[in-house]
Amino acid sequence: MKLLEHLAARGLVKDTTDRHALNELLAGAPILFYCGFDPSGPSLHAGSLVPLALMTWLARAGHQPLAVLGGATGMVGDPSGKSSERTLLDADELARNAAAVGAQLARLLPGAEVVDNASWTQMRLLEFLRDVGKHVSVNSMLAKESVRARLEDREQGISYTEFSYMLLQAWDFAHLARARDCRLQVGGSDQWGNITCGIDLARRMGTGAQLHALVTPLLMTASGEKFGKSEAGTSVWLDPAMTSPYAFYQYWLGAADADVERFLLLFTFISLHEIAEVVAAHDADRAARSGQRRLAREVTSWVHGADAARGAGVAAQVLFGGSVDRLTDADLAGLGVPRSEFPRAELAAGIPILDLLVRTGLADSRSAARRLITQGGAYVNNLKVDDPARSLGLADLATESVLLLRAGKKSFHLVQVI
RNA sequence: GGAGGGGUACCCAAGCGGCCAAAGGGAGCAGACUGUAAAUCUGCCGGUUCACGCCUUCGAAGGUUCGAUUCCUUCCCCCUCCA
Repeated sequence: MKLLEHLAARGLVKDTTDRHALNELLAGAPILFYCGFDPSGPSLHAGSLVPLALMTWLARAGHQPLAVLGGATGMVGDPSGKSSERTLLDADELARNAAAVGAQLARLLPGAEVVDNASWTQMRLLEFLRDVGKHVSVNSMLAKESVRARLEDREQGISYTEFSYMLLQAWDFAHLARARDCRLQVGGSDQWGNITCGIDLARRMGTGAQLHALVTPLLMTASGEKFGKSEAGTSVWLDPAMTSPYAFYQYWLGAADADVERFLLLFTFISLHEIAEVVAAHDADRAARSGQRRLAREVTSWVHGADAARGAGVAAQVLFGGSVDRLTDADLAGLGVPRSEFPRAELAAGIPILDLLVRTGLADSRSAARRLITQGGAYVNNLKVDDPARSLGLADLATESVLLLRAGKKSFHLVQVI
């Protein structure tokens, strides 16, 4: 099976430029290919795993991955897929984000080179207008979906700044093609216009070799919700400090049956053959959710390591097991569940449960904590708490030094006494 | 520069002198059901308080009034049309 066919079979290919030519390119000598990553947030999120998986497959086939951090383009903001003008981030925040995201990329893409496009985008305005702008017609820019959508939306409009974004990314590709002989850019399908703009620019600038685009589908869950995006709802981050490995594992474990096969194909590196088996087993007994379990284990292992995946899997058993009577500290170690430390003396003196819920982040305010208890959603060591005035003390420890706090069905927090 | 429309809680969107912490919808949270699913149903959904209440909030700052999200002034921002 050709590489491109395999990727398509896994659902990673939404569209490409000339497929025959790209097939030949990928079948030949190793090439350098790149994907841009937006440092608009402090961490990559679950959705970022799609291009990361794609890059990993290409790298396994011998090609050299290049991850480009948008330190420069992030200053401007990509209008693609955005319905409204974005708030500009200040340079400091951008630099912090870029550093954090860069570290994640280096870890998730072993062997990949990570660069920041700020390193080559310090052009002078006049040069930019002459050397880049001259080659791009506004007519073609206006025709791009990302721009057209904003022009048609009378409520929003688009600023000149965001309108210019496309040129910056196009310049990235053209620059990398010329300086590094980079031949392929991959990304989400919302990047199609930006990528093809880069291909056109490179050709007009006389870069030589034909460049290619390969974009992945925009991911939705079976219920039609956005996947892992930060626009609405909670995001699933790859940074363990932002989304605990346990919560990450739980996210995948909660996948809808209808999404299991698709997610296994997209987010794991299990062979097509084996996935078919896993899915067949899953369909035979959906209530067992063996498919989700495998999915959660594989993806958590990829992102947070095998140990964290194992811990999260154990956590699911331990925490949902009901009674915590016979647990020990050792059982609760390494589960990837959020944990806070409190001095032993403080717990000995008694901590009101309302305060504890707030301080562990399980509730946003004392009012919210009170509501949680009133509605019957608060648990200490898996036993329901019904008195908002209750204080917790050393007697409430479930193990030698840990107390298990829970909000709702699946938000756990370990209170560790030190 | 001119004319008109608009800025309300996480988002959309009512309200247009007191009954407004602010209708409705979405999102979110909790509960029931269940497979830690989907769909559905119920409750909650600024802070603080056991509660009465009190505090902060309707673009910003002033003002009128016993009392303003609602009226007036100035300012900032967004959209449309004209030049």
